[in-house]
Amino acid sequence: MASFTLAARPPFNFMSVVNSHGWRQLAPFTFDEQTSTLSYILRASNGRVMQLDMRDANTGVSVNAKGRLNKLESNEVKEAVTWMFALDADFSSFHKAARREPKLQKAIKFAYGRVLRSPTLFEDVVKTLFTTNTLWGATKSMTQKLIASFGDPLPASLSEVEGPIKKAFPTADRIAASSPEVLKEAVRVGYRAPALHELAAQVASGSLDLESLKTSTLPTLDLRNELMELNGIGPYAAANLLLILGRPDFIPVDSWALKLVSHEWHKGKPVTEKEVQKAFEKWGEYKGFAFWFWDWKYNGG
DNA sequence: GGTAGACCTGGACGC
DNA sequence: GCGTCCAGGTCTACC
Repeated sequence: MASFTLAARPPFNFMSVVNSHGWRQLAPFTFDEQTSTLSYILRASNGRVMQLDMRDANTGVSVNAKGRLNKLESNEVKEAVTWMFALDADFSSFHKAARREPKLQKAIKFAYGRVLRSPTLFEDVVKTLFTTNTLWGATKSMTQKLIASFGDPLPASLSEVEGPIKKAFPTADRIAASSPEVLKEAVRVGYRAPALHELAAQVASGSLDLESLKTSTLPTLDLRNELMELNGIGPYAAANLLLILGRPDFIPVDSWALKLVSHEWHKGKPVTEKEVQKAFEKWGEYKGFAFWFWDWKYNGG
């Protein structure tokens, strides 16, 4: 059993990251409520598939992986967990800006700012594509089917005896080697199939280096334009990905956002995207965070 | 710059 | 069990 703890830049709250959005419900993530353990099936660059069990270590994240890890694997696991939990990130300027806003006091109290990420931006772009123009249940289903169809399995000796076969998120190569027709039929991604296949093919061929965007120094507007160059990625999806990348300048306005703003300031009357933008205009470069971590009145009831 | 309509799936609903 | 309707962002064509 490989086991280690990774320290986070304070302030840090493990559960705030786990609950930052719905990603913990999407395979190959799972979350065990009883033990507050976030698990992820990781495929290392050498092809080895392993399960990472991540728990709160108070000032960071404790990580357990069954079996011995060589140096390369160990480094990749540390790099992946550091990225997934944004352990190095600094949100002090957002917390400072939020100090005088009653609706953002929880953001300070619970150290909001970190948004749970997948190890690769490729995986997060695919998952974000699966959130567009559909219901959450279908997003989960598309992700699960993609993994079941193309993911590498966790070795049986490392998996639970009774449980279903656990698999890692597929590589771009595996998806690219398929076809839009198969993706549509087997993964049930519908009209998104050509966009998904094109994305995977570009990443697999090296013509698109999505991972470099993780550390890009491009201005956020340029980064947004790059993301929106991708087929199927529009204003909502780009804003969602920018939040994941720690660039909170834009608000991911979907139908839920319209409901939240409608009930917060317009007595439930329908609002437009412009009104959502206007409501958070004063938050400038923190618009996305102010929106995402706002203490909303409306909870869907 | 704004708007209408098509894209596709799965769930809810009525019969 | 079957058919119909609806929710959900992006893209394109059109004004």
